[in-house]
Amino acid sequence: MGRAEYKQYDRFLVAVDCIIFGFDGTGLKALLIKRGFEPEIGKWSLMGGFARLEESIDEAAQRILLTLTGLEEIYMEQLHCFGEVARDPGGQVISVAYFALIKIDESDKEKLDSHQAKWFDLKKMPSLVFDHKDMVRLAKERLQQKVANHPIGFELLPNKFTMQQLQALYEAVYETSFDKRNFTRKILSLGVLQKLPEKEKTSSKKGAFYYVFDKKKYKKLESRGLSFL
Amino acid sequence: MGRAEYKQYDRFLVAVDCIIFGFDGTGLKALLIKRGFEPEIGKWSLMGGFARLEESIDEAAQRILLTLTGLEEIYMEQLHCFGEVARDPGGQVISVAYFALIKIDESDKEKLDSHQAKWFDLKKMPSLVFDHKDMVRLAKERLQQKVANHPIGFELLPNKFTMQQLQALYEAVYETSFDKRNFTRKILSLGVLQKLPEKEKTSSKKGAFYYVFDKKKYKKLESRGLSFL
DNA sequence: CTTAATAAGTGTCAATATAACATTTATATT
DNA sequence: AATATAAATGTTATATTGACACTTATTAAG
Repeated sequence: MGRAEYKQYDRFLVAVDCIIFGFDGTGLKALLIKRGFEPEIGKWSLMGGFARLEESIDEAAQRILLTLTGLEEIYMEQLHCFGEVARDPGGQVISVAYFALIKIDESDKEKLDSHQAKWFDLKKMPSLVFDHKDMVRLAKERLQQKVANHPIGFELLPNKFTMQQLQALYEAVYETSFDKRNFTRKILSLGVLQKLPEKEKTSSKKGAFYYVFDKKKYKKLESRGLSFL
Repeated sequence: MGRAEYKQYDRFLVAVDCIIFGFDGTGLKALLIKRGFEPEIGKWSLMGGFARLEESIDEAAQRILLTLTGLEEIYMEQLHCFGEVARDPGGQVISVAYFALIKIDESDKEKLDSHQAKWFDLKKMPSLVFDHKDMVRLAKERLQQKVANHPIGFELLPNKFTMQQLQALYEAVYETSFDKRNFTRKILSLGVLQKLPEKEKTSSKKGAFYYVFDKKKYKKLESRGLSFL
């Protein structure tokens, strides 16, 4: 069969929805918008949009993230394709969900405002349209799995961060607490952090040393498979 | 916007492709078919088909697996949505890939024949249509990740299996070899296998005890998170 | 300048998990 | 009775994990 033969098959609208994670120092956050059109106008929703024939689905996801946040070259990963029949009452729509990790203060405030976007703590999420709650739950699980073996937590932190910020992030992701000494030992033993001579002085009198993630060192060790927990 | 508003957006053909894994005692295998229609007719391909508006994508995947193998209630998991623009020269088609684990001898031989289906060792795969090679590669990676923490390897073995069969399976999945004593100790320590009084006698004079996977025991321990490696 | 307050930084020990390694056992065949 | 075959099993050294508390650097207050 050629192009002609495919004509007989059904065609779907393909939406892309983005679970955008951020970290504010205390809790893991997701960026939600107030849905601006029917159905379910006015309810909280993930940022999404429809894919276009002339772009790949990955490109659609990037476009949608850019539209909301003004950000490009962001860590983003496909999560899952949601394809229940009546998941969107507005039409026969399948949705490919992506999750992104951004630094919360780097997004474009005006763009966020124009979409009535707001950060919500994952533990205090409002009710969401359609199956977006399932998407967020799955994204959180995937994030937990991924963070355990890949150095993506750093995407949520400033380039320079203290050991306590890093620990707070991991504690937020796993909703648990770690022993400070064991955590520091474990993370430093991986050999992918570089300690800066500089200190963060606002949160204590003594000051805490900054660290940066060293991508080159990581690339060398990556094949051996590091465990970040 | 209501149903009318969605009209303005592009619609896609949605294919579903299945990476069907099997294990024959030595190597990890994938089930391929000879593609029976254009484009790329006559080339090796994953089993696939187009999703229909009246079914979910998961249901489409099950339907396609059933069509080829005659099997239902099979372990199957969504892998990834492949959405490059020109991935299928026959039309604008996105594909949602699934991977399934089946017992190689339980599939319907006639159905397999009617699709000119054949099992290929993952290490000796022929060239495949479109992006199916990427799909297989990703499926293999996902299988490796998944098998490490979930008891899905048993889906590829007979209900009763010997410790050596199980070890051979893990060795095939990870393309490595394990020490027999350490492997046995590790697996048994999980406490999810039940040893039968019965022995498999064809491959040795002494005979090897059969084991079965005990789903009930696993369910009790699942929340603690078992490591199968 | 001394003291107090605050968060940062650090080490040990016990328990557990892993990795490396060879011999004995059960059975069928000759 | 001897032999051949694959199955079954245990020990030790090393590495990793988890539990646990005191010292240090600095600023602010008196």
